Amino acid sequence: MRLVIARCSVDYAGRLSAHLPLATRLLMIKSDGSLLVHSDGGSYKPLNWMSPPCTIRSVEPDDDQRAAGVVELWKVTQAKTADILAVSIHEVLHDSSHEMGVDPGLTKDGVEADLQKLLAEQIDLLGEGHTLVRREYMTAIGPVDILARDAKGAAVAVELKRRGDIDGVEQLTRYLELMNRDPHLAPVTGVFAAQEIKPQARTLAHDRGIRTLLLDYDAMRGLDDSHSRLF
Amino acid sequence: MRLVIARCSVDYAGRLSAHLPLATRLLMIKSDGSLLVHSDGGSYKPLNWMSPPCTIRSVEPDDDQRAAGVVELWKVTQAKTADILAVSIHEVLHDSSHEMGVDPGLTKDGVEADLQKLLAEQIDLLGEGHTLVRREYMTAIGPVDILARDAKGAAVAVELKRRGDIDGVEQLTRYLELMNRDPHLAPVTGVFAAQEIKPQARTLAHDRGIRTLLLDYDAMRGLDDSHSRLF
DNA sequence: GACTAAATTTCGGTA
DNA sequence: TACCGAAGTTTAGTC
Repeated sequence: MRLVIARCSVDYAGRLSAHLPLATRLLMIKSDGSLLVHSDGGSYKPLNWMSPPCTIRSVEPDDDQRAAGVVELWKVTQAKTADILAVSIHEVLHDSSHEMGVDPGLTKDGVEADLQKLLAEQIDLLGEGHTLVRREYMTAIGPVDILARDAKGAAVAVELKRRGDIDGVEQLTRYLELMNRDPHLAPVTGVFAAQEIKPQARTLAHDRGIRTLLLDYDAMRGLDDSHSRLF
Repeated sequence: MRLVIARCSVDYAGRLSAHLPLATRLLMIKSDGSLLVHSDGGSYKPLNWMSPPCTIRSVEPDDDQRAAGVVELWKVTQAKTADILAVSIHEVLHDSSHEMGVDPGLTKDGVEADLQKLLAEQIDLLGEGHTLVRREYMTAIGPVDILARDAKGAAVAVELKRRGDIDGVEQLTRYLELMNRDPHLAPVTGVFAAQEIKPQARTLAHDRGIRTLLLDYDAMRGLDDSHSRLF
């Protein structure tokens, strides 16, 4: 990885056009040739970038550019999409390279899969007397997160989201339409379960006769001991 | 901005839990206190990060951690969400700080708004004799991108996307349902227009009687002269 | 490989 | 300020 701090301006042409006026920024060149332009603020997203696979060429600035103060000109191209990024460097304040090797990568947990596992184990949260049929119940248009039966034995399809918005309700609606055509299952009712449900999604769900269920992840997980002394 | 290259491991606890095993990485500390952990590959997204506003504290590693090779321990906390990130540093390979000032920011064009403007100007692309009623036609559930009338005067609702997938068809379907209940508008037909339309989205649209229209941005924009000699 | 759904999404606009 | 939709989204998983 090569790190360059430089006063530069940046132009991008590809899926859109974008321009960055002259300022001091960090140019990060990864070993796969990709380039990231970061400012000293904002979020994790670079101001501009070029995704791999791409190639960086350093070309000679022409006389006009030199007169404008450009000492170095980088052209970054992406063969596949024909995108191009041009970095006009006016002054290099820092330049260093570092060997870093391949990263072993991130491991994570606590995402939708865990929520699904917890709800399957605590199926009573759907209402008293509910029983689990199975997780990831396959249908022709994809898997329903959880299929259960209520106290009377009627089928209940559950769509799980971390954040519940309209798309999730649409998804569940498609499943319900299909499943209600299956005489072995019908009538199937729907439950839209999420840690957070947007008002519009709640309204749409109720309009369609779908129940909503707000999930408390911490409570479902119980008082967890996994937080080591690192925190 | 402070740049540190270090052999480190990283633990995150917040909306999820995540762990990065020991490896050499770039730690970027921005002046707003935010921290980015980058590897020497992958895309523009960091392996892990903490968004501002947050605070970084350097704490003394305890005896166990010291025995495990930790020479420095950073704890990054976010007051608002109670997220916490812990960086266990085993070896510092580089450490430098740089003054960069505030960035003037990015200017861009060529996004969906431009596409909408172009289609409104070239409304004939919907079919001969079509006329524009208005862009961003408001309904109770949100604005329809473009409302037009066909040669016979019937209303046509257009949903515009850069990449057309199922969600966009669902969105248009909701608008059409609503608008067709309005006696002043009904009957309203739908057009799903995008630079790229996924097969499943196309199928779903046609099943629902919605026309699809593939847009050629370059052709709509005309042969543009904006590509300067930088590229 | 194509497609779908999730994301610690982030970002910008508007009510 | 909250909510909603777009993004040069990226990423992960499934078919």
